[in-house]
Order: sequence, then structure tokens, then C-alpha cells
Amino acid sequence: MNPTLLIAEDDDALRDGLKDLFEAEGYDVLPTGNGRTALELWRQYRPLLIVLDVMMPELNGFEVCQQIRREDNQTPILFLTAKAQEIDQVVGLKLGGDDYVTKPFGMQALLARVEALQRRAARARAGADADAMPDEFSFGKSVVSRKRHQISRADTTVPLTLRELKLLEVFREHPGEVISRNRLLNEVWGIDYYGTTRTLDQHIVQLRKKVETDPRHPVYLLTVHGVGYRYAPP
Amino acid sequence: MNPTLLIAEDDDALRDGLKDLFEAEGYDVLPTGNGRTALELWRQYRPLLIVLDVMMPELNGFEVCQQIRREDNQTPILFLTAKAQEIDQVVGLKLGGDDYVTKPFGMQALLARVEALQRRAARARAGADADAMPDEFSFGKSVVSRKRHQISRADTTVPLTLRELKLLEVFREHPGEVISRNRLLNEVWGIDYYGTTRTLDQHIVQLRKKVETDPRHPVYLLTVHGVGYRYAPP
DNA sequence: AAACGATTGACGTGCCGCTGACAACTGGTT
DNA sequence: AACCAGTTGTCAGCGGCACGTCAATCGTTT
Repeated sequence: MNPTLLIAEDDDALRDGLKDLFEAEGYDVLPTGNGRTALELWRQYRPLLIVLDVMMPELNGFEVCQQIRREDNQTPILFLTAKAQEIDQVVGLKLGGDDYVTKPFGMQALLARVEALQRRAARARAGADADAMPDEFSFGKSVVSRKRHQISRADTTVPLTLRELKLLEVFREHPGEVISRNRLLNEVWGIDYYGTTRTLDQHIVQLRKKVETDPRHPVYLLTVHGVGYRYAPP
Repeated sequence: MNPTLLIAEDDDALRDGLKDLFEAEGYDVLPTGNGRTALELWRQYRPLLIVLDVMMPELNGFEVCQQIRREDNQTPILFLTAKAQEIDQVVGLKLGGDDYVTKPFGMQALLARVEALQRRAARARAGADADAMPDEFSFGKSVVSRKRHQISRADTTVPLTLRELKLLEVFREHPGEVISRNRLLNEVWGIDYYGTTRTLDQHIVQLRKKVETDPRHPVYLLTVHGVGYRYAPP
């Protein structure tokens, strides 16, 4: 069975275009031009991903999203927005796993976003299912607690900041692999981030202080010159 | 649907000229004279190829490239450069799949570059799909891991630098074939590389240290006098 | 205001890749 | 066989740039 996609967009021409596009890419598409039926379709079919126009009759995109999120906050939602004001609202939602595309947009851009969201959601699902997400995981000689935001080694326990925790998560998910600086920036900071590369270094420095026995000669968080970093499990 | 091209060039006349040229060739063109809108347009449309002037208001070409590469390192980027200094910077980026054209340039030359880049990108895409690119491949008595940037033999594991990894890739793709020095320089260092031939030797030396049991009497990386090198699989 | 995390700039350091000098080698010529 | 010109191997050193580090700054929260 193909992955199913719910498309709620009230412009008939655009909706048909999107339907054709995604069907050509091998998706099953549930099209609708109305917020209320969008909700009904979602309840009935539970699509893997939802594309929501913000401006729609009956229920607008935000309202639909709100309803869906009451029952399910896994399924990724991609908003189609026209005005800058709407964008702010979408961003303001800060709902994990969601994204938006501003009109007008190109088909390639939409495809790329949909696929990125799918990958992200798939990773999240896999991670959640596989180990039921225990609170703690080990890193090097230390043990990290997600809930408590802290890392313990031997007889000391140090707090972890948000960025540090996220970084550790990324390394834990790919032990032994070299992870490029760009990828780290994307995974930890998000896709549209303008910061310098010094920022990443700095956080690595802080992490090494908490993870390594001798921060000057790291054993677990290794740098790969010109590429990125690598976590060498013990 | 036509292939879409993003053209970022702050000289109005030149930009219009390029737009006409490529539209006549059957491309859809997204023109802009500004780095920031270039990024926005890229996000909205995901063009198949990007032509970037280096000198631009708001964000220069390098900065735009850097941002784009954080989310996507497939799409080819063609830089338009005016000064020799800029050229060095472009070459210095070492970003695969990119190219540059120096001003002033002829329209035909530009077209040729664009089409060459398209072909290269298409090949890369096809290749990536075809074999799902396993992480490891064997070389001689060793096993090379791309993700880890390292090579393991018997009981030792040694890190590989960028150049070494690329060289090994080239040899792996053509086992038994003699590969000329020029071809190696092209494939690993890029089309226009000015270095001496000593550079290549040097890297071969380093590689043999990591690949051969007795580096003085190589078994896998053989030199073919007057031509180049040959990888003799075990 | 104080505390904290995140970010950035400035500066020092180390590594990778490049190069020049010279030795060793190869293949061809006498 | 000896020789020679061109090519390759090896070593040591250099330079640029990526990275490590420290400290100052900014923004947010309390």
C-alpha cells in the first residue's frame, strides 16, 4: 500500500495539481477543499502526512490542526501559507514536526519538504517504538538522563543544556559515524539557522568538558578534520 | 514542466540577458539581484540548478551557497566570478558538484557549463538510487567505511582523510583498470587544478601505508610507469 | 539585577595537503 | 652494459585553514 497523504486546499486548480503531482510520486491522495471534511477524512484514514492550506471555508488550517493535535501529535502537518502574517502564526505554534511553505511555491520545493517531514517522522517513530524511549542512555563512560537534563560519570553529576542534550542525542543515534557540521546544525538548530560555525565548536567544547576524562585529548567525541565529528562508543 | 533555474546576479542588464537566454533554451527562470531573495526563492521553488553571482547585496554568493548546502548538497551551483581572488575562494570551497565561470564570459560557454553540471547531477542522482550506496566496501585486504572515514585491516583501524577516501573511491570504481594521473587529478581534485604531480604521488604514498602490508612493495596500488596507477583487487 | 544559556569575536594551535629537493627507478638508446 | 632522460618514491618543511579555547556580549528568565 502506498503512503497516504491528506491534501486540504480550497483552490480547485491547485488542489488538482497537487493531487496529480503526488500521485505521480506514488502517494495515495485524499483531496478536499474544506476544513470540516479534512477532519473527517483524517479520522477515517489516518494519513501519514497532512498538507493544510491555512485559508479554508468552514474550518481554517489552524483550527483543523488544533483538532488533530488533540488526538494525535505525531503526524506531520505541512501548512500552505500566503501572507507573512500567517507565517508568523505557524511559526508561533511551535508544534514539533511541522513545517510550512509559502505561496507561491514550486512543485519541487513542496516535494522536498514533504519528503523531509516524512523522514523526520519516520525517525521519530522508529526511535519511539524501538526502545519505548527510556529516560536514560549511556554515552562514553557516562549516563545521560533526558528528563533530568543531566549527565553522570563516576561520582559526579553535571547539568546539560538543551543544545548539549540534543547534540548528544544525535551522536547517540549514529555511533561511530562521522556527522558533518552541516548535518549537526540542521538536526540541532533547525533548517533555517544563520549562525556561525564557531557556535557548534563551542558546544562541542562544553560537551567534551562533561563527557571526556581529559577534554584536551578526547576519546569519545572525535573531530574529523574538514568534515565534522564522530562519536566513538567505548 | 520545464527545468527551473535560479539566477542571482545584481547587474540588471546581465540578469535580464541571462534570463532571456535560458528561457529561449526552454528553462523556467527565477531571476533575482539579491542574496536574501535568492535563498527565499530557492526555498520556495527548489530549482534544479543555481547560478550565483559572488558579489551581491545583503548576502553574497558564498553565504547563499553555505545556507543552501546546509539543507541540500545535491543541487549544483554555478558561480559567476569577476576577480581572481574570488576564484580561489570558489575552488577553496571544495564543494562537490559545483563549478564557476569568470566574467566576462560568453553565453555559449555558460550554457555549456550549465548543461554539463546538469548531466553530472543527473548521473549522481541515478547512481545514488541504483545501488543504495552501502557504507562499506573492501579494498585489498582492508575494509573501508565511508561513514566513519576509516579503513580497517586485520586488527588495526586507521582514519582516512578526505583526499584519501576520494582516491580509494576512484580506484574501487575501476578495479584492474589503469587510471591516468590526469584523470585522478580531475576526479579527486576537480577539473582545473594547478598543483604539481608530486601532490598525487604523496597521497599515493600515504595510501599505501594504510593499505599495503609492505608499502615498499605494493600489491594492490600498483604504479604504471608513464601513465598512472592501477588497483589490483585481491 | 542576577543568573544562565547561547552566540560571537579574537587569537592560538594543530593538521592536512602541498611543494621542493633529491634519491631511486624505469624504459629506451647507444 | 652503460648511459640518459624522464618519471616516480621519499623526506622534510611550510602555509593555510579548520578547529580549540577564552572571554565578552546578548537575550531570556527569575
